[in-house]
Amino acid sequence: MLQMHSRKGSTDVHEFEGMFIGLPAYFKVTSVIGHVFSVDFPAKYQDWSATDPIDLFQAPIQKTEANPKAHICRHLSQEAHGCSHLVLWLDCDREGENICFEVIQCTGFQANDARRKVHRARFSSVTGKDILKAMNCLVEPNKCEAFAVDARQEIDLKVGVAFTRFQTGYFQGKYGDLDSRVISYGPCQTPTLGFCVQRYLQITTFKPEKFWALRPHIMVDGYELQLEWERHRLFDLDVALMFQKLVLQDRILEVTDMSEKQESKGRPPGLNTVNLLKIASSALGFGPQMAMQLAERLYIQGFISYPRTESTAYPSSFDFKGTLGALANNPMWGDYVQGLLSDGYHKPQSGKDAGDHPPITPMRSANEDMLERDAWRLYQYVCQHFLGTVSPDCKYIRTKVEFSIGGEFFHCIGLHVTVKGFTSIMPWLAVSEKNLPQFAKGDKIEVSKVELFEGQTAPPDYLSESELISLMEKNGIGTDASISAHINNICERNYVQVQAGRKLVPTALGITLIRGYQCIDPDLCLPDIRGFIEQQINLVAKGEADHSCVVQHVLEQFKQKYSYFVKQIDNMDALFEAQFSPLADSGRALSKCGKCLRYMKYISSQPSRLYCGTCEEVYYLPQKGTIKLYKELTCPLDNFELLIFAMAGPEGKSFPLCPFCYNSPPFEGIDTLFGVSKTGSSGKLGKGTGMPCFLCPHPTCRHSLIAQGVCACPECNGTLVLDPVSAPKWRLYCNMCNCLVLLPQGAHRIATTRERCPECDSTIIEVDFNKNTTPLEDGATLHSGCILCDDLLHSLVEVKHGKSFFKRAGRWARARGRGGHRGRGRGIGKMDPKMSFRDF
DNA sequence: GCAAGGTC
Repeated sequence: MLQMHSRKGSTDVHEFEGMFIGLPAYFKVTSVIGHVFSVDFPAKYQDWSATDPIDLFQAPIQKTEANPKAHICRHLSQEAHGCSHLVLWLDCDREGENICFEVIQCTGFQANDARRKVHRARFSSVTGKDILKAMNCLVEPNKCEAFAVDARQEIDLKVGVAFTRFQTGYFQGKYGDLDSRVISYGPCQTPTLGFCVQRYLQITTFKPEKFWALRPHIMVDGYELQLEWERHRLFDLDVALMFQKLVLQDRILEVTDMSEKQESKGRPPGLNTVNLLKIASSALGFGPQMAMQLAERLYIQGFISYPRTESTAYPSSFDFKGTLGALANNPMWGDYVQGLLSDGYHKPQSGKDAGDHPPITPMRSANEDMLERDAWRLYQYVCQHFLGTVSPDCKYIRTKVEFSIGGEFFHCIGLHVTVKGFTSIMPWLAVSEKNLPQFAKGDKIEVSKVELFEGQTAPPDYLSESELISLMEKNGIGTDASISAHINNICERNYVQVQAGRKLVPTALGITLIRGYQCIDPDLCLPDIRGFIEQQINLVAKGEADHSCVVQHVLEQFKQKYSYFVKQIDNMDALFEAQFSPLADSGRALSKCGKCLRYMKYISSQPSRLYCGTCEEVYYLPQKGTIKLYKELTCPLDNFELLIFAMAGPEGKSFPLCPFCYNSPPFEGIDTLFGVSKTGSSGKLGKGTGMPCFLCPHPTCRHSLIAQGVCACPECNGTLVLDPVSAPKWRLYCNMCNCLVLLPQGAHRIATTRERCPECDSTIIEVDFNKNTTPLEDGATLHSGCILCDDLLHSLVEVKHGKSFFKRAGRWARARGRGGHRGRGRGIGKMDPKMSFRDF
């Protein structure tokens, strides 16, 4: 029904009977989980090193299921089977409209099919009244709005990924202490960072100035009162001194005017997500990510309404009485609520109606013991805010008394609250009472002291998270649902750090990036960049421009910006050079390079990698773990010294790897054919599953694994590894003596066992044949045999017929029969280019 | 490994 998730975390189906367009009907109701599809590049463009980022601007894109494990598409297709009408109840915003068409696609409904009709329900809150109203005014889904989202997705993807890949490659390949795995760029995250850096630059370039202010003091009714100067402050000491002198010479103040004004402070409008996040950050100390998590949980538990909304206006159908009634017995606010119910609550201030969801309100009463501490604090705020919105405004009287002395004018202000209104439930917003003594026009009072206050202008503080959220909202950066994600993003990429008081302090990396954009193309980090994209796709949404024309037009502009950026990167690099250390000066010597045989340096800062200063090559390593030299062994494929990687955590698994193979896997496209794992049942080398024994040929796994002595060469006891030369003809190869061992072709899985061959004491391996790939007789599935003793294939085939090696009563026995045992090392030969191998 | 947008 909605793009919201049901409580159980599954897309349940509810079924019932009722009336639809005047006829009895059988209804089925189900849901999706946000977008069904997400957009990405085809596999061909996924390899960073093989794709020039500029090609991404013209690359095709494809939609794949956003959450393949949830099988939403299949679910929708199955449930839609046999249905004659499809009613779409997704959020009434642009993204919701786009999801409508994703659902249409999955269900197989056609837009213009008279027999299977598609309807769109427009509603902004889930109340019986609104739902019935929407059901009676069904419309068609808006293709233009959905196309606008398609356009945004394509532009965001291409621009973001192209810049990110280029920057990452360029700077990570040069500096050793950037401390971020990815140097990302995005039309939302980069302007967000831009705001933080802009404030930082204001602070660092700030020049403090001295100023002076006259502050006369008077004694009235035994109290000392300090008066404010009409000139506020002056930046010239001599002039300030002159005024001080004039005032001191006069010594007598005269009350020139008194005024009283009734003023009021309005109750707040309804609470939307952005305001909730701001309060959570500034008053409760929760970051946006955490605030959203807490709010989501409160929503799932039924304590508050849907927490992702832009609207601050309540729908006209909102049931205030019911909501107040739900809180009437609350131990914290029960009395206040009952007061509102009996004295009459106020209609809330009119706010912004974005047409999405009602403001965030309490749905159910809770007390402190029912919730965790942080959840309670957030819930408490939601309740207080809601009660504030239906409370009277705060009213107060503001008194201003004006004085003159020596030709200069001064004043003081008094405040007296007459109606506390909503501030009694939101006390932190209260107007503070300030009493003044009685004055009368024409009163003459002697000054007790005329202070010349010396102050200094101060820079603003770092941008607070709450200020940043305001700036993002004002500039249309992100949505209610994504603002927290963008802030989190720039923290995770190590561009900013959250410091005390939730202030965002940019790091050297964040500052250098923004300064770099500023000197090449300031547009890249200005908030207008998002505005530009929004403005362009608005044309699509309104049906004023063609979707693909707009996409092409915008991408063409960004492509030009990209080319210019690449051309000018030296200017940005000059800033990096001044701030960061080149790879050659980073890290400590760890292992030897297989090309130049000199030590490479291990750079531990993110992303951890090895750098060979002689070859000027970078070899990335697996992240988030520790890396050590592995027994001083070298990889037989490329002579690089092997390393052992241990994943983080006390029980972190470890595996050996070759830094060269890890970066350029020696095999390609054979993952479905051949994977090695001691315990894994899938036959593929799962990350962290089982104990791998041979080089992993999986091109995406990239774990170059080497035999751990379990397959020893019978000639010299060296380690056997998969031979790369002969791929796809699988052979084992000994790096010590160049022995070759033939392996059966078409194996689906090869794994070592704990068994030893009774003939030669070598490790027995198990070979798993997939029926579809095996060249052997039909029905051959799993066989075991010694790879060293005899012709392996014979063993394998004949195991099936019980003729060769076979397992009997748990031990291996030598087979009798055709061929028999042909001596140790048959099937092993010296590495010889002319050597012909048996064709399995 | 990359964007931003849904949502858990």
